Amino acid sequence: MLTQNNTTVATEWLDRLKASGYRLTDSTRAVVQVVAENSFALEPAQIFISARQLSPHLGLVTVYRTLDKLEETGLVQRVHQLNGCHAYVPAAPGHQHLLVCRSCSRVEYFSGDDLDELFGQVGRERGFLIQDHWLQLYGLCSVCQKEEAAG
Amino acid sequence: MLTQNNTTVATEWLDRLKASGYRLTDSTRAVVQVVAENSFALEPAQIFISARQLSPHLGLVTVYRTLDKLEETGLVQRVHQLNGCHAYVPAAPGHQHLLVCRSCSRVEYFSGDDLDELFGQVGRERGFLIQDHWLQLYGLCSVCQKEEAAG
DNA sequence: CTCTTATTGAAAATAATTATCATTATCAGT
DNA sequence: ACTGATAATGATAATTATTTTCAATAAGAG
Repeated sequence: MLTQNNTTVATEWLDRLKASGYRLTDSTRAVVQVVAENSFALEPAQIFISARQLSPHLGLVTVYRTLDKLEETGLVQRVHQLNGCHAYVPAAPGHQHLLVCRSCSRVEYFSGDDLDELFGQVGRERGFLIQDHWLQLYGLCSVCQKEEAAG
Repeated sequence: MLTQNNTTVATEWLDRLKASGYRLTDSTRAVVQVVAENSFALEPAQIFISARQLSPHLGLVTVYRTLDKLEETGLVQRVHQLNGCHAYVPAAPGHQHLLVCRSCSRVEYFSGDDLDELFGQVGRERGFLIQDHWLQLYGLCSVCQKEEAAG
């Protein structure tokens, strides 16, 4: 019953989950539907509220479990914010970084390919072997800038 | 009784706290002593264990409260790690970024002054007003690289 | 030395996440 | 389609992390 509403991204995610050996259920489909088609950083409780409208018997526990699977499969990633680090967004394709709106938590992606070399250099200077990096920009998206100027 | 052991950094922190209107107590001094003189990312529970050796009646609640004050005053900052974002290190002077060892959680600092312009550019392209950014590099420090090669 | 009031620690309350477990439902192999 | 092994589910309980409450203490200005 969720099937007809599935858009391309959500069905892709479901295929990926299935390919990873997970079974697909209505609960899974509801959570995927909510997170995959979304450009805001969402916390488990928010996802729960939205997804339960698509699958009324859904439990919060299943949201946590599904997020684990999605993270495991590389389909979502955590967003680190000032008020905590428990929100999720669709994982950036390739190695991209996040732009997060402080007001509405909208997320956009950008690539910083040219940064890798710089970071490696920084590591070498300090005897560190750099394995990964983590970069986020915070600010106001265009929508919230207008709101702020108006209100 | 903690006074004789205080090194320069810790006393500086205490002065800063006092200047901000906070009263200084043995509990405060113990927490400051532990965190200020340290180059590893420490969680509240770890700080509690160490600091209680300096001030035996110290309660865990006071560690949380002191960390809040220290963060408020800009003396410590949070470290975001894969397993959570509840560890603290001395705040980087100026606007610096962190290099975190994944094995021992040792932290070093580096400045990326030249990055600000790049980030502003990224924001402009997407209509974002960039207000802040957050960058951490993860890897292995020199000590842990050797250990790994040996073990 | 005194007084005001910030700070403390113990205990309780809250919030967030994880484990337990009997039941249900997916889907591979007929 | 049918069946069986077993992954997934949701309710409940347990655990962990953090915050609140509150009476007692102690810092530090005057």
